[in-house]
Amino acid sequence: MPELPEVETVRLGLEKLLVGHTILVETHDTDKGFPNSSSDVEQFLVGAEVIAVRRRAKVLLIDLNTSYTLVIHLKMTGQLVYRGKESFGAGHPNESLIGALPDRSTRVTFELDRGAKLFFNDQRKFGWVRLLPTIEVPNIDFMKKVGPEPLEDDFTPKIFIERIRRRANTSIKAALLDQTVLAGIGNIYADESLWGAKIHPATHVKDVSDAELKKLFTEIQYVLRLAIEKGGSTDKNYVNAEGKKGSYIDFARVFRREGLPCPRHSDTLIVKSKVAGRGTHTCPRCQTIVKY
DNA sequence: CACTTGACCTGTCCGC
DNA sequence: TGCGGACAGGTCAAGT
Repeated sequence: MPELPEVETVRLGLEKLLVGHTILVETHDTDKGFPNSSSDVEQFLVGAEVIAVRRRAKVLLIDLNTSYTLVIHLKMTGQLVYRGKESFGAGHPNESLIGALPDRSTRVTFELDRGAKLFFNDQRKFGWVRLLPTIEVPNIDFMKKVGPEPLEDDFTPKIFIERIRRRANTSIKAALLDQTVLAGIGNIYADESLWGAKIHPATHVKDVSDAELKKLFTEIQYVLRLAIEKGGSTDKNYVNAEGKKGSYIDFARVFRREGLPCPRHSDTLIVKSKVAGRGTHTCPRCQTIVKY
């Protein structure tokens, strides 16, 4: 659920809300979600000021003025929600949308100056928070092997095609989900971009032409940019830094639209199947498996 | 090495 | 109504 557009939406919100705040207290329910030693927390987190909020792939990076960084992965059901005086005000237009926090999914609470708080919620407990020296962030295993950012200027169709061809004998969907090929695509945007490029997700990479991959590159960028513009996709859990849902799902062409008409063919219904071990949505008319 | 599957978790939904 | 099982899907470890 949190894929690149969702994490980027959280980042944009936290950049506005969190930078300049000082972290006063940190509490967490178990060490699983936040396994750092308490001495590190006391020394490099408590009293630290947030100076920047970055993103790499689906990972959030909250930089502190102690040269340490909070590294956060939301996985499937993670949320990072900020609550300040501006969030609570009586009569606030979004007051009714904002549930009371902490709730039973809250794993980590950061108490900030000016009466604000930051909550890390995670229903399924797959997500995690780590405190690392900023300079070591690029050296963690995930960062060393993760592929290029799909929306950066230096990511070109040529680079995309070269990298994805390394996965010649797997399905194109499995290759898109492989974070070492490119960063940030998950189940929603894999299905959406493959529909856009009219490629069936089960097609082996070796059976997809360069022209089709080039089209897929364009569709990936289009879908990711549109999703960021819409504040991401909320299927169930995802909310942004203010606790609000994203609206991309209202614009989705295939994802979670099984039984509904394909936007290209009003007489053909979207079907759901399983590809690369994931629920997969396709139009049986415009997406067919072709072998050369 | 390339590739696939299972584990990690909890809440929800579906069929009996 | 209650209950068991399938399902949701990001990443890593273990398996083929």
